Amino acid sequence: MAAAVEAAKTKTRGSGTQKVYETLRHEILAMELTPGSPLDEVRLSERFGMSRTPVREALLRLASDSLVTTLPNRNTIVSAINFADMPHYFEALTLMYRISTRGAAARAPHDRAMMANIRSRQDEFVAAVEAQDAFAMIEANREFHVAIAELAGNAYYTGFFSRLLDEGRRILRLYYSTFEDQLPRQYVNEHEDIIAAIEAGDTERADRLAVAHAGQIVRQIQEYLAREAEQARALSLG
Amino acid sequence: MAAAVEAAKTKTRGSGTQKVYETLRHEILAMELTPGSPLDEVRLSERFGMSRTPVREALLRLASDSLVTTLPNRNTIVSAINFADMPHYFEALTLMYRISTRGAAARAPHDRAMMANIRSRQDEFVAAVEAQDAFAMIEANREFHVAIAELAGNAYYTGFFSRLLDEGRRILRLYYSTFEDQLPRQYVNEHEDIIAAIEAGDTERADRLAVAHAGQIVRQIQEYLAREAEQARALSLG
DNA sequence: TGAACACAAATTGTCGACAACCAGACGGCG
DNA sequence: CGCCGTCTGGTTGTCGACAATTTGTGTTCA
Repeated sequence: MAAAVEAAKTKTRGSGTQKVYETLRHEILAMELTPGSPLDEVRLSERFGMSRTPVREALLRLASDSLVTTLPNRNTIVSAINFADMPHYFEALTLMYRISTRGAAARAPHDRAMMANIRSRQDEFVAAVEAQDAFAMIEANREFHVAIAELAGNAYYTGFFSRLLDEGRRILRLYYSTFEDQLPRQYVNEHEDIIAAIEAGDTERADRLAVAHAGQIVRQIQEYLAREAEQARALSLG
Repeated sequence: MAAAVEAAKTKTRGSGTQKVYETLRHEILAMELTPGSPLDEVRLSERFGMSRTPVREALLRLASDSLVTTLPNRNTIVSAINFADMPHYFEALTLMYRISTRGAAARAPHDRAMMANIRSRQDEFVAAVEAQDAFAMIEANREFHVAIAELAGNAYYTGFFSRLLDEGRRILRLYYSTFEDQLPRQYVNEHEDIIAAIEAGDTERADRLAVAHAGQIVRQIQEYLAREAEQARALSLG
């Protein structure tokens, strides 16, 4: 306890909220805090060695990201994963894959600097795959696609896309945890193809690859969900 | 001052933040608070007759809507209107017009109840036009298109679209204020055509009308901005 | 005259405390 | 036995005060 307080002492002024926000966000996205878990303000303030105020502000930010749900005058809980809206999610995700990849291909010839950024994100993804680190894979995958969106250059699309990718991280986390060993090298290859198409400025090919890539992911996750549902039903029938 | 306190007394518990949030949001969107205006926490708390805490939480929510910008350890100001990104904004807006209108046309035959909602929003828009109330027009226009997006049924699209429409409200406010008398009856007619296409379930026609409607608005605003820029330059050369 | 330093005013970030409110337990009544 | 009201424990919403930080001003020195 005293150590935590002293460690916090070194932190600069405005970073109390930031620290709590990032930590909780990480724990929620990594599914260390399962959906429905109660988040008690006083317990969190004790854990982080600070007052309730910065904790409260962090929870507000998480609520605006819809990562937690605030029950008025009661506690706040980790938001549930919305399985019912999954088809709509996939639809929106696919659209943003296409928009960002097309846009990036159109602008690649004019901005080589950002291509390097995309490539390094892909390198991180490859490293995560080789290290068999599911969380790092998801993180790098997100950064890879956000980098493509940033090259496309439309901040409104980038913001929406980022939000979508974050919302999907928990599902991906569930899904990735099912094949820790059987590595998704196919995603690596598809990423490489997308990079090549963007670099060549071939918008049509980039678009087709984005559709294929999105379809691939959507299919995998849907099959995973179907398996889960089947398993749950088998269990309930005992 | 005392009257304000007594009026606040009647309010229920959790509504302090809500009240500040809604009031400031309205004033910012109506351009009563011009971009760059400083928002002082203590002055706001005096004005609303409450402590700094609920004011602070309201400002946090406004910041996550990117309606205000928080300068760390300094004050927070009303966010500037991003004229540089305007083309990207129009691009995203046009896309969402199309997506939502198409989606609504596809689902209209299966959900007649929501058609009534769209129609009543249009009625409100007509009423606002006849009353020559610019703010009400913008509000009703937003609700009209959000209702269409809700009929389309994809919550992810609806959320993004709502946000876009809100971000554009201040520009529309500037633009609408230039023709308080010369009423945009054309928008009313275009809305009617869109309703008809949706009701008929004709996705292709709905899409074409959405493109035309978006193009119309974008063109009007761009011409307005060009006029403004020209005027500003003439003045500076004065 | 100009720059650098120190000081002062104002604003935010954080804290601990109190009151309102909800959930659940307990007991009384029909 | 079941339903309703009360009470209690615990959590949040709000408050006023303090401390840290920044901006701007004024002063001093080269």
